[in-house]
Amino acid sequence: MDKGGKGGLHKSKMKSRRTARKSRTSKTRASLSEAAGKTIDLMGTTARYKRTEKLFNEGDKAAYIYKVESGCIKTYNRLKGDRRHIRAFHLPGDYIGLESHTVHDCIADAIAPSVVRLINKKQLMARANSDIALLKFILGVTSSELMRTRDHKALLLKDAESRIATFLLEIADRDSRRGKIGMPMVRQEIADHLGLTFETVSRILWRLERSRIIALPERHDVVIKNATALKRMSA
Amino acid sequence: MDKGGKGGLHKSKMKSRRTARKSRTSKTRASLSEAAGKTIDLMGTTARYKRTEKLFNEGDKAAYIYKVESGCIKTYNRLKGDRRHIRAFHLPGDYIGLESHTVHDCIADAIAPSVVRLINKKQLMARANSDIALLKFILGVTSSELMRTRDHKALLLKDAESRIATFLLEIADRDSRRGKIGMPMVRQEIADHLGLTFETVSRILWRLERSRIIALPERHDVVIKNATALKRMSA
DNA sequence: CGTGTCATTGATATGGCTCAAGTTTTGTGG
DNA sequence: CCACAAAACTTGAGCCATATCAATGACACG
Repeated sequence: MDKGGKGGLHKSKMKSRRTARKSRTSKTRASLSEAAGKTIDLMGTTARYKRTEKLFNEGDKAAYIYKVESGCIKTYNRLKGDRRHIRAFHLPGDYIGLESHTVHDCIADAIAPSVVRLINKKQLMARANSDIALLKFILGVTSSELMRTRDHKALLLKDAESRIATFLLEIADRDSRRGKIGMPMVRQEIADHLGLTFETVSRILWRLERSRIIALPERHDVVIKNATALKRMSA
Repeated sequence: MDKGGKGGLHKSKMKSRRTARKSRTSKTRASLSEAAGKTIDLMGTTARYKRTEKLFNEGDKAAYIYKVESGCIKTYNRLKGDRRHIRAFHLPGDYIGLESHTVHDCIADAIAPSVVRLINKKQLMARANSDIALLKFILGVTSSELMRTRDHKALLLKDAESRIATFLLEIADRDSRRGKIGMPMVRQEIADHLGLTFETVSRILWRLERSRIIALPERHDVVIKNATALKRMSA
């Protein structure tokens, strides 16, 4: 796993090219101040990351906050025995590292080719010191993140089937496309996110497919054929 | 379980008596703006709650934020099959409900006789609209809460022994008393907090006692006799 | 001093993990 | 574009940690 990206912190990979067109604001974010969001968007520069490339490592000084513009980023921690805990898969519109720390407390890798906006944290926080709207925006994002984390914690108390049903409904909800749902992460990553093994993930996905609740036309695509059943299982 | 407190929302139990003397500021909170904290403390009124009494129910309009001044409050959700998930045990100095919701997304009960400060949320938020220091304080508390929630999520990926070791170290860290650590919650509540059954909690506590790592002189007191061993197990 | 709650302890069941092949897909260099 | 290696995935069998079921013991309180 993780071949290549040894300790390679971002070199001089900044480009000022404006690549904001694909930015999709999620439902949760939509309720937050749009103006303050724009303030943030205008501040940074964008960078491209290849699959498996690191945005930052655990312990790195947290100099930037990151906004995903396209692709998918995972944030995770290493655990005992080459196990990992994936906190979240970040899709376009998501912010990473907005909660105040001086040092990153997790690792962030691109799991698909991604464009990310980097905003200087010191600069942003200085601005927030006199910009109430911006500060409220940051509070809003942090608050949403707290809720998401609570939901994910609750998920870890359910059985394997419920976890996967919940996960599928969540990615379906976040993916704009109708019909096929993009699932850019591999089985091992789903497992690390849900606190399961990849064998269990594989077995349960197969079980769901056999019972016609989902279809798996491609490794990275799911079709939800019976959302009602999935919702029932996820409870 | 939960005999008595049917749906009894707080009646007219406000008293303006100042009961702040026992308030203890935890380490995490200490780094946050003291002035803004005082602003909050001056705003509310205090109320007393008996053991098992409800502060609020899931679905209640979130009219107040709560600051624990003495005692211990649990916040939790009901799950399928009369199971519950206890989010946190709140000790003196902790804030409850500061993250913005219009409706409470959990239940809060006193697990020991407690004094709690109630601050009108609308009033507080109105004030925060023009008080940057207060807003930053709220962001700080929310941010700490996010970190705590992340830590607790990570805990749920460990095995039963690690969870209990981590839990014991955490309550030891939060309890000021030297030696004996107060553990006001019953076994079932520890289990509901750690995602275990009370039988497993009981068995593991006994195992730790047998191996001289802890002592359990009373049902609600623990003595940590070998913190090093506990720390090793908690990893 | 009896009744209910909480805790301890034992016996058994089981969901998901581990280990082990074998298969399919993806990526890479020629 | 093909061949080959590596990575990802599927499937099976057995096992283990923790849940579940069950019985008993110890307080605490009216």
